Amino acid sequence: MTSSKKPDKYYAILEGALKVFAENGYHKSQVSRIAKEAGVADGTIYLYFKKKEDILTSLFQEKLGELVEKFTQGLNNQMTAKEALQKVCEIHFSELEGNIHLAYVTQIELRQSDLDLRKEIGLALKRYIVLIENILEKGKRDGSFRTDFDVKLVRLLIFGGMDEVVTSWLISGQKYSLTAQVIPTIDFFMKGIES
Amino acid sequence: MTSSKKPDKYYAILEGALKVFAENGYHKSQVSRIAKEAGVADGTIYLYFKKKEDILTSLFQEKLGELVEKFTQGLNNQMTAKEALQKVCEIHFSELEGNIHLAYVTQIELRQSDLDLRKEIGLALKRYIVLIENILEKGKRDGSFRTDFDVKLVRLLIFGGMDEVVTSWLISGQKYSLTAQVIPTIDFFMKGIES
Amino acid sequence: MTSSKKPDKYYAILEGALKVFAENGYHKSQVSRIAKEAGVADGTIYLYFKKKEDILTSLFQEKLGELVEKFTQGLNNQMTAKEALQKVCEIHFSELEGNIHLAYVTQIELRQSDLDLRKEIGLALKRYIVLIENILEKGKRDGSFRTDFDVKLVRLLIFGGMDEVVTSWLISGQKYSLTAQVIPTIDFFMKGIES
Amino acid sequence: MTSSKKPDKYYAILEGALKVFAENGYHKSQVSRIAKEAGVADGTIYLYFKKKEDILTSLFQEKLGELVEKFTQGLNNQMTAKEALQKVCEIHFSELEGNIHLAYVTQIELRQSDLDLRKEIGLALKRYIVLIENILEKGKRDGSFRTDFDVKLVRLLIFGGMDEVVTSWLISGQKYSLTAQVIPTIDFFMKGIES
DNA sequence: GATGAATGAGCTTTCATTCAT
DNA sequence: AATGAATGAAAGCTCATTCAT
Repeated sequence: MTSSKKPDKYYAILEGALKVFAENGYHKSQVSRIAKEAGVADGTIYLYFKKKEDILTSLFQEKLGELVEKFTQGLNNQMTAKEALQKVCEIHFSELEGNIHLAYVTQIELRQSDLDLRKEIGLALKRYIVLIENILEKGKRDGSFRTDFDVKLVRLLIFGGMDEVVTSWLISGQKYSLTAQVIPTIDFFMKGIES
Repeated sequence: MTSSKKPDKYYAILEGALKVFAENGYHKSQVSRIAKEAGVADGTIYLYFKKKEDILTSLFQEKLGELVEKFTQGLNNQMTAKEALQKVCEIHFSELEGNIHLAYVTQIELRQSDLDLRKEIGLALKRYIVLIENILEKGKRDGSFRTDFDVKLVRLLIFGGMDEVVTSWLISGQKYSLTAQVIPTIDFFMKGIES
Repeated sequence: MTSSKKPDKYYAILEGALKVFAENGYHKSQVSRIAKEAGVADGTIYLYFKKKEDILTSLFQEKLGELVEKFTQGLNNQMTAKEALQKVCEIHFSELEGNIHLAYVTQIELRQSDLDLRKEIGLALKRYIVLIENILEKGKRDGSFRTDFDVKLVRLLIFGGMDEVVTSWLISGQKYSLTAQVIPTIDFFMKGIES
Repeated sequence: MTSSKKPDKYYAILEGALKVFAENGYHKSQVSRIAKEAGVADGTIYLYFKKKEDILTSLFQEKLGELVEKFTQGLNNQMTAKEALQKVCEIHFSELEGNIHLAYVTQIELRQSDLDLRKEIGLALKRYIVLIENILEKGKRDGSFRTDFDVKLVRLLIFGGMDEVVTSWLISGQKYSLTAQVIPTIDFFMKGIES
């Protein structure tokens, strides 16, 4: 049972792009390099993607889709809001730690885009953001979270914090365990730093 | 008594670049456009900068230097750690809110760089990061902050959170006040979300 | 049955380059001029040649190859050494007299190159030089030539002499017949000037 | 008693150019490099030379003038024609062997010029060529040389032969003694190769 | 659908030359 | 006369995209 509606070459190109982008960065990656990596002709790329930039955005949307699916699978209603938040952070960190190419692309290459692309990315991230919002609101409702914070602001602070931790780990050369940061990160989100 | 050692044209080019980068993004900005904006000949750029990328990094370092100076001026030892942290957030948000070109360049264009450049940027950011670290450590010492959190992790979470808030505000089209987010942001950093 | 392994465009570009180089000189010939002359796009040049200089060296090697083939066809073992030498001079002079573009490129443009390129050219000339050496050695063996001269020196003196005669004829504006110089030239090589 | 009518800087620039041209070749030598080598400002060059090419031709003419003077000094009427020819070859080889920078410029860089410049060089070489012609004619008159050769052709063959020997020695990396070639060279010119 | 040769617009960078001081 | 900062034209080369096969 396969759920993929797109032809194999579509995914082959995306996987090639993932590798090439991760190695060279978006702007330094030639379409012909991606084609070679994917085992197709240069022209074939343009049967599946309108322009080079489309490869980048499609890559992101596919990968994000996979991630969101993993988040959805990883969460369930029995969990407390805190547990859910921790699960989200766990998946976020471990998925990127386990797929270094993907980490490069999401943390570095995907930022190499102009404002329009950034907006599109923001749109694609929406589902993930909403997921965090839902957790925050659930926590508010069941009394495990404070009720006097702005959900939209805090979801940015939480996402931004995690994002920075991943980027910093990546740039440092992955010298330490990223997943080991899950517990202290959630601890900060829950209690802050005030004594 | 002027502290600027560099010739006027150096700064003219940087200002031109700031505007052009903000409008078009780094990769879509031609050197000749920057030259025209700065009121110099194309070749003149190369008397002051080795290559195009150098304009971007120099721009960043100059602007960051100005910011750090503003942080330094804005802080004093009478402040509590919390007040200092709030001041940092205030300056961070208000400076970028007050200089939309700079905001574009720092939040969008500067990310358009490969890993090596990102490392260089990380290095330049060090002074700002250290400033946040110092505040955290001061808070730990004087008892106003908890002592059981990792300074290096929390500084990333704080910086990343603020950074994401700025980027989100920018991408949204600056539809709301960025400085209005200072108090709730600091509130989150201090108390977290746990009830 | 065609012996040419290279695509037509390869030769079209070389012929275009031959014309453009002869008219303007190597350094004053733009790649785009050559492309137009060859009836291809600028970029096509770079599918067949790595860089501009490669066009010059390839041109030289192709043309020299043709020349050497003509030398080989023109010579046979029945000839005396003197007849062979005369034949070489005849072909050398007549080929260049009959192809003024080629003459310009070999005598003028090809010298417009730095030491490294000159070495490469020297290497390519090797086959021609060897051919002269073989004639000299044959003459020594069969007794028609003296045996007390240095083959390697004399081949330089002979080649240099012919080369200078061609260049001089070219610079003078081809006001006289180059092939008419064959007999007196060979006469000098054979007998010298001593009475 | 100084015979130089030109200011010191004129010669300083020429000496700088000699060094820089020899090291990098004409086309790869920047005017600013020559200025620095000569210890003058870039603009100063243009007080003494109209354009870059003028430096090359002036250099050649000055140096050739010195050479011709040396030839004139080295020759005297007591010499036989053969002795004179040998002296010319001796000076030609030894001067270039003793001044490697000059050798590079005359044998390699000076050839890097278009047809117009080549004509000008030919004109400047005239005095040297005439000198060889005079020797040939003297030999014809006094009976030491044959009378049935064309002076204009033979002077080319002699000059071209010597020139090629020098270039070959230079390109080979000066691995052997150039002056050691004087005797066998003259021997070839006098007797040819016929047994 | 697939190919890959061909295209040609586009841009950074160099450097000979100028000219205000 | 001397300077050297400034100029800006010029061109080699790349590479995303097309299209005939």
